[in-house]
Amino acid sequence: MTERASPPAPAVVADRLHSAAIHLLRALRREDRALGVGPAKLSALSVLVFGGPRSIGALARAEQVRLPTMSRLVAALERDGLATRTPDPEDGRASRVHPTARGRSVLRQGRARRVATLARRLEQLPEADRALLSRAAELIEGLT
Amino acid sequence: MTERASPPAPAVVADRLHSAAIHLLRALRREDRALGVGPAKLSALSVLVFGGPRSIGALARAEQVRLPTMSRLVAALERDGLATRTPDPEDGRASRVHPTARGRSVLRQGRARRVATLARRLEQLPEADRALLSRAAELIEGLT
DNA sequence: TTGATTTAGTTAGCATTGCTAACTAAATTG
DNA sequence: CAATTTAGTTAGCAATGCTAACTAAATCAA
Repeated sequence: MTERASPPAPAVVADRLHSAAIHLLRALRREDRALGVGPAKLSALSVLVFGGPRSIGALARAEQVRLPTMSRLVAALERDGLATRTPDPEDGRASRVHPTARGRSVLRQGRARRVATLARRLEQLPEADRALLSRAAELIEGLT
Repeated sequence: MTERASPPAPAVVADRLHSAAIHLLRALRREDRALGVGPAKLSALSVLVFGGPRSIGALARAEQVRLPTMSRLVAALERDGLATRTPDPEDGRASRVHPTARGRSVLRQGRARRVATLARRLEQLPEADRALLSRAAELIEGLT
C-alpha cells in the first residue's frame, strides 16, 4: 500500500511539513478569529490551561516567543478577562499567570470550533490515518 | 511501543495538530526571517515556482488569503525582484505572476536554511518516522 | 446594444503579533 | 555593598491578516 519506491529525503519532508503547517494554520485561523481571540493568545492560554500556571518568561519559552511579545499577550489576556496575574511569593520581579474560568471556557469553545471544521474532516479519514496524524504531531513537537 | 490503548479521538488529534503546526512554524520562522523575505511571501513564491505562474486571485485561493492581502504580497515580491507581472492576454483585468530567476534562487536558499535546521533533526529520525511525517503532510494538505 | 451585475485588482486603514532597544526593579554574586 | 544578572515593561517598527470602498474590464439580460 505505502509507496516503497524511495525513502523521502529530509529536505523534501521539511518542505512538505512547512507547507502543510502553513496551510493548516490558515484554515484554522478563520475559526479562531470568529472567536475574537486570535491564535497567539489562544495558544498561550492553552499552555496555561493544560500545562498549569506559570511565569511570563516560562510562557514565552514554551511558546517560543520573546519576553516583550509574551508580556503584551498576557496583558491582552488579562484585559479580556481570560487570565490573571498574581505576584510570585518567591520572587518580587516575577508574576504567575493563571487562566480564569472564562479563559477555560473560551478555550473549550475554540477547541469546539476547530472540531467543527478540522475534526469533521478528520472523522472522514480511516482510523489508521488519524493515528498516523496523531503520531506525526508528537514527532513534530519532539523535533523542536 | 506505540500505544494500542485507544484510538485517538478526532478532537484530540485536531488539538495536537494545531499545536504542533504552531510550534513548528515558530521554529522555522526564525530561519525565514534571516533570509529577509518572510513566510507569507516565501509560501506564495513557492506556489509560483512549483505550481507555475498564475493570477493574483488564483494565488490568493491557493494560499487561502484574501485578494487584497495577496495583491500586497505580490507587489512586495515584485518590488524585491522575486516575481514579475505580465498582463493576461485573455482578460484585461487580470495579470499573471511569474517567479524571477532571483525568486527561484531565494526559494532554494530558504529551503536550504530549513534543511539546515529542521531537516538536520529529521535526519536523526528513523526512516520510518520520516516516511510517516511525509505521509502526514500529504494527509494534512488533503484535509483543506 | 446598452445598462446592470459580476469579477479582478488596488488602495486605505485597522488589528494582531512578531521583533529589538532601552528602561525599571528585584535578585544574585563577588 | 557594588556590580551584574534576571523578570518584566514600554515604545516603536515590520509583516501579514482583514474589511470597506474604489476602478476598470467582462459578462449577462432586456
